[in-house]
Amino acid sequence: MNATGISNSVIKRLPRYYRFLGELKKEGLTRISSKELSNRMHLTASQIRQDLNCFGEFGQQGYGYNIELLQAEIGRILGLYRPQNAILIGVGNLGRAIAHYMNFESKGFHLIGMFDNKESLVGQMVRNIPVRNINSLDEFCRENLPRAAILCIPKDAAKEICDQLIRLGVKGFLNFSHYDISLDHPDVSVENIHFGDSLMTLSYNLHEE
Amino acid sequence: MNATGISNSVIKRLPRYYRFLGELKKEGLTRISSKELSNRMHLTASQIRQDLNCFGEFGQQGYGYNIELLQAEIGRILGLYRPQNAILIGVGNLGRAIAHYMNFESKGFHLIGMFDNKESLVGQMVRNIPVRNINSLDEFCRENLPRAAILCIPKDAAKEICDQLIRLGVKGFLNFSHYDISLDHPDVSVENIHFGDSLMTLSYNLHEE
DNA sequence: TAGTAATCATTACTACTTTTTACATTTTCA
DNA sequence: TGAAAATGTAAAAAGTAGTAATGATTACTA
Repeated sequence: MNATGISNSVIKRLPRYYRFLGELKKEGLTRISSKELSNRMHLTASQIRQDLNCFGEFGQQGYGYNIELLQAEIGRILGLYRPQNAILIGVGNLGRAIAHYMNFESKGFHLIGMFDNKESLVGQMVRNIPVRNINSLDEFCRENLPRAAILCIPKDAAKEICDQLIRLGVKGFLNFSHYDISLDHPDVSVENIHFGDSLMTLSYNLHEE
Repeated sequence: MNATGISNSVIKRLPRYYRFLGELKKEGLTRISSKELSNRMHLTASQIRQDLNCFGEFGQQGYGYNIELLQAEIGRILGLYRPQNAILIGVGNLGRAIAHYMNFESKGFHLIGMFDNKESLVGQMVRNIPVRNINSLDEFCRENLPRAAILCIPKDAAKEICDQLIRLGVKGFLNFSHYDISLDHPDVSVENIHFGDSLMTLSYNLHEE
């Protein structure tokens, strides 16, 4: 359960609903029932109805859901139509890949700055955004007030940068480092992505004993 | 709960234990109590004891746990010391970054091949591994029997490749695509990593209403 | 060497979360 | 107009996870 009173498992399913509805739209469909959607998504129909019902009544008895409208509603719930400024810290292999690969705009964010401490990277352009020296982070944040940060830096660097960013008003992190963010900052949201841990978990599930 | 009868939440915590113990070792410590570890990891002591107890008796009353031994045990449980062959499919921005960035060896895997369908990439060397044409996937797999695959390809390509790999005996996937793998292959393990979904979830938690 | 403190292993319990079931109600459509 | 289809929602059921408590063992110290 989180601040909004809606359980996290529901929230985590929303992006998937959003994606599926996008595909249905592409297929040219205009309406769908919870039952039909449940078949496609491998969920139960009642779970879908209950999930959606957390946010309002988007369907119509006897008819089902209007795909376009429902997708728009979910997009709105997720906050995708009010993009928030984000910065990316650490333009190494991973950071650069994320910057190139990720479509921030369609996911509720607007990438406005990138930072690194490596002189050879500073000044390079990635997606028309210059890489700035990490020294200028304070100044940049005070001027541009980014609300989220994507951390692609090693654990040791993360602690300091993190505290700094929180002081500067950053409220959300997409965290690729292994540093545990915000344990005493209840108003800060974090999404952790730890490849390494996922690989180890896969190893566990895979190795025979 | 999974095949081994141990709940997934426990398994998911193991890599973190493993990391923390590695750091304690670096600090030169040799032993630690569940209480002390619980402080550092922000868990309860009793949860730590219970987690470890799923796999055996690694501690000693009045003493605590031997850090080196415990880490080795967890490494063994995770299967890190019997690396399994893995291949990477899709050498775009993300795939290349993963290949460069990830230390497979320390996480239970051995990267033996990379594949793409883009002619301009084929033949390039990444970490001393040549990028192969996706056409040669069948042949390569029959010869080298990879056990895991890292999928860094778009959803549309994923379905076909996935079926092919499962036919060829691949049992584990680290899946960055949005394709739902293995819904009817109970012996296949999947770890999904969906940046996009994580970003949207972050957007939800961040945007004010 | 004996007593106290520390600490683990394990059981039992409590609380929570998630999912499913069921059904009344509404709408569609032939 | 009436049967079929579909939703919204409350209540029940199932499942899961985390915490506390206790007994046994070991370490440490005077």
